[in-house]
Amino acid sequence: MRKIGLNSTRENILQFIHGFIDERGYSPTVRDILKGCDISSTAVVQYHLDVLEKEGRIHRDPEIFRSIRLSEKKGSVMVPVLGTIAAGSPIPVPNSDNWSNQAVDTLELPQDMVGKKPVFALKVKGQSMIDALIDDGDIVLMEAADSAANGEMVAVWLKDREEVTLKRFFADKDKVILQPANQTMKPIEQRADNVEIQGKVIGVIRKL
Amino acid sequence: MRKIGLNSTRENILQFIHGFIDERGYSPTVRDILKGCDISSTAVVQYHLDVLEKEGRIHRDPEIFRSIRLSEKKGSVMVPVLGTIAAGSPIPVPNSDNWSNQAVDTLELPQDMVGKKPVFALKVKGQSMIDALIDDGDIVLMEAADSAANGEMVAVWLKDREEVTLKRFFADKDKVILQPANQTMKPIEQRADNVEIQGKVIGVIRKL
DNA sequence: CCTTTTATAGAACGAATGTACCACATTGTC
DNA sequence: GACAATGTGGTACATTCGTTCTATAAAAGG
Repeated sequence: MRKIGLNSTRENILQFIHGFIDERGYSPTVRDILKGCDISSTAVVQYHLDVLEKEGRIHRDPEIFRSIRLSEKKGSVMVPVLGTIAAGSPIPVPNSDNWSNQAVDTLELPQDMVGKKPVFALKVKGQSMIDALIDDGDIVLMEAADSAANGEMVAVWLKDREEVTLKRFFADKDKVILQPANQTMKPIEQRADNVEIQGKVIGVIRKL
Repeated sequence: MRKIGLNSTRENILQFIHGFIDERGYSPTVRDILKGCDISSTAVVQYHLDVLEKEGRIHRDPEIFRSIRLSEKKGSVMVPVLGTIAAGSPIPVPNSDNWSNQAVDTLELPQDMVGKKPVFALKVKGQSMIDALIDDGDIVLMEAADSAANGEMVAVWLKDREEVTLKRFFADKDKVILQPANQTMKPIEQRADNVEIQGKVIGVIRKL
């Protein structure tokens, strides 16, 4: 396994801060983070903290020790964006608790958008999901699942095509009908053992 | 020069810490408390913090800045002990929110001992309540009230005697019967307009 | 009264810590 | 490739801040 892409350290720092506060009840110092994240310079920590604050994900008071506060408001949930989804690339289904570790980004959402169950998000790459009215750059909110009720929007892995798409799901005997959200497009019929449900889509977010 | 009774500063400090954390999201320093409570030496603050920690009302980590944590556990309620009650001294009935300000002590109680309504406590001075089976040093848990149902234990102010006692309350037409908890003692009959209910007793705590 | 406990002051030491500055590596873009 | 944007290292300064020491006053106990 690897750490694809970009800024794992920054997410790591955020994760560490969260854990530190959870454990100790107060914020870590720059040097606490340094040790906790295996960074070898306070400047690096300072740099990432600056970015995190500029992004509004933490708050600090200048020259006040241990003044870092996470901006996870009460009634809000932080949803980890685990990576990107595109046709041809299987979704890296998360395993329980180390989600936020590998998250490349984080979303803050009001509680009512997510249920009680753990939720993750994926950024859509390319127009491959366009038939489900999902454009490039959109973010799909997902809930891990390996089955679905009829009519639910799911991310399915088509074994023969080696492709992932978002479709509305209908079971029909030993077959499965995948209906694009776009009505002008025809549904796809698949054998049940050819489709593998990756998760239920519980929301789509488009930032403009 | 000033300050009436005993240790209002210590309670004041605790109150200040609570407010500070509430406002800023992190603990105050010794010098924050110094300024916030009009104390003129860090040693004084240090002294009171030591006591508070020894009493288990706060937690600190040595040599770590802003590491004060309040030990108000979830599911517990902090009940202010407003003062002492003794025959002859009227109860200082609290007005809403500035209770904890004038509190001389604080009790931590499990939630089920108190209802949803605000509750305060009084320390009993002397044996004047002995006929209600309440000894010197006991603590009575009270809920502010100006009326009571028959059979409830209340703190009543007898106007003519200028005296406060704890008795079981029974209304009888325009008269009121005050029955000591101790059955061997005779009930007192009073005219209704002579008694003034200060609060209902909802519990007694005896520390041995 | 005298002694002990509790509370308040003032000052200072030294460690903890936010911050700034500089150099360098990596990556992305045109 | 060249240049900018981004991420990493190293170091050092100036405060911030916990802690300790000593002295004095006020209250409590006997």
